[in-house]
Amino acid sequence: MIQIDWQSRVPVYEQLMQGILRLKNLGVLAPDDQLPSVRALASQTGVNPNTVQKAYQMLETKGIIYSVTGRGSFLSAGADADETILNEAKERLARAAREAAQMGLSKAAALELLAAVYEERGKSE
Amino acid sequence: MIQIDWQSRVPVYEQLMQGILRLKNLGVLAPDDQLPSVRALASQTGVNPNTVQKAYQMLETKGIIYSVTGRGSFLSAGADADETILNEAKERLARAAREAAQMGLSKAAALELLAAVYEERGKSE
Amino acid sequence: MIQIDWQSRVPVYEQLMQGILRLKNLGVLAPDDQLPSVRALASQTGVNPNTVQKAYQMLETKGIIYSVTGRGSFLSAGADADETILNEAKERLARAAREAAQMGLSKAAALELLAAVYEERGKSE
Amino acid sequence: MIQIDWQSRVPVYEQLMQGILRLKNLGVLAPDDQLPSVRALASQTGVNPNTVQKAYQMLETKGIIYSVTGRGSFLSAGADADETILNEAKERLARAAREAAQMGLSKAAALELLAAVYEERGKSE
DNA sequence: GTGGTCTAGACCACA
DNA sequence: GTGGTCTAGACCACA
Repeated sequence: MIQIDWQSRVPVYEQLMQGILRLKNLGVLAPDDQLPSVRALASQTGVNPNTVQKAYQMLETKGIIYSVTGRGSFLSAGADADETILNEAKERLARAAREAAQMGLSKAAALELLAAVYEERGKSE
Repeated sequence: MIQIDWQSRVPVYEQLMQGILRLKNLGVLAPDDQLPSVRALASQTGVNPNTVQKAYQMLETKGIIYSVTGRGSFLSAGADADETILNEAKERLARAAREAAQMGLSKAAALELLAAVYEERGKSE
Repeated sequence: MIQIDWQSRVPVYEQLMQGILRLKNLGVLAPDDQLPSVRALASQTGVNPNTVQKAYQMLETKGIIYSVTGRGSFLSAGADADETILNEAKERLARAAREAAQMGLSKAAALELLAAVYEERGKSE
Repeated sequence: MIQIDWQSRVPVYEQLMQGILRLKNLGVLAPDDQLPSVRALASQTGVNPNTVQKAYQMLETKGIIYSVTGRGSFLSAGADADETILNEAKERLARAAREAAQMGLSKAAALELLAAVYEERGKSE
């Protein structure tokens, strides 16, 4: 189930993309599994169909899913896409770490914060 | 010297704020030191004066700098003045870590990446 | 055997049409030979019967096949029946060439690429 | 100047993308040159701003341009992007050639068609 | 002014 | 029903 946080600064279409990626990483969605249709996910989440469409299309550009007109959208098989995504996530993490360090965050504090994030994950899933 | 990355998604005014905080953390700027004038910093960085003005105003709101009419802007003394900024940086780091974890980054890999970031800092500055 | 590429942007009904024309051009299907029934071809390829029906109807409109009620569909005799199809293919090829040229593909490189395509065909069939 | 062919089956946003790429390849647009604003290009071509936005965003995804909120959109410097685009164009050309060959287009006819395309280009530009 | 996001709603090809 | 394109129009952050 994909939850939209309407208060978040993160664009809705990005939340949708992350939601799909999460379901993939959790194994809920397997390669070649069909995704909910654009309209179905839209009404399910309360998001406008155009916004869901945008999310799906960006996922397709990234090679995470593929869409066939008249048939639906499906999860791609390729592991390549995953690696690209992971690398992007690592890049963003490194950049955030560099900025935080520049703002005066000590190494110890940074490591502690990271540990806390993984701790909270362990509990929720 | 403050460098603006024009291709970055980080707003220019935020880059300016971070730049000044960096100079502070590096000790280049000491409490009560005078900052460059809005115009000077603008022409130096190629940024629109309005944008520099906005950065200075936000720094002042946060208590990191203070301005004296007719004289200019100066660095505040308070050591904990930039707490909000630090908190924002931590927030961003935590979010990036959560996303990376969701994309499959292991805790060990995350810690290693963080260590590498601090390592590289130690060398360059 | 007709293969459907489900990931292709080319509509399934068009792939079916091309597949039948290919069998004709290869001599696998001779004039007045009977084509597989809509149902047979559908289950064989995994395509929806409606879609096979559409392909057969368009082939009939173009005079490439003819159907006899109660008996089935047969390949037409006319050698130039598929002229429209050929023209469409030429049109697509010309458009692709124009676009490639615009993206900087030299004439020599284009001719070489074309030669390579025909070369590879000579070997495989 | 970018012309939209409203009769064409090619989506408007793709025509816009091709138009920008053409201007780049012709040297009309140089690296770091500013593109017309979304709204300007929209009113100039009679296209809806959203559609122009879509074209710009896809060009940014492909690394052809970069956009900075509040400042505008600019042509990227990288030659990498060009190569990717060229390769895609070559792929499409090869696929079109294969299909045409399968439809019975002789090698001689294909080469002639290609020559004609380059001939017509020589005249118009 | 400049790009970016989102909704509402229409229309099309395809299955 | 399913994805894809497009218009119209609103609203936001940023420069």
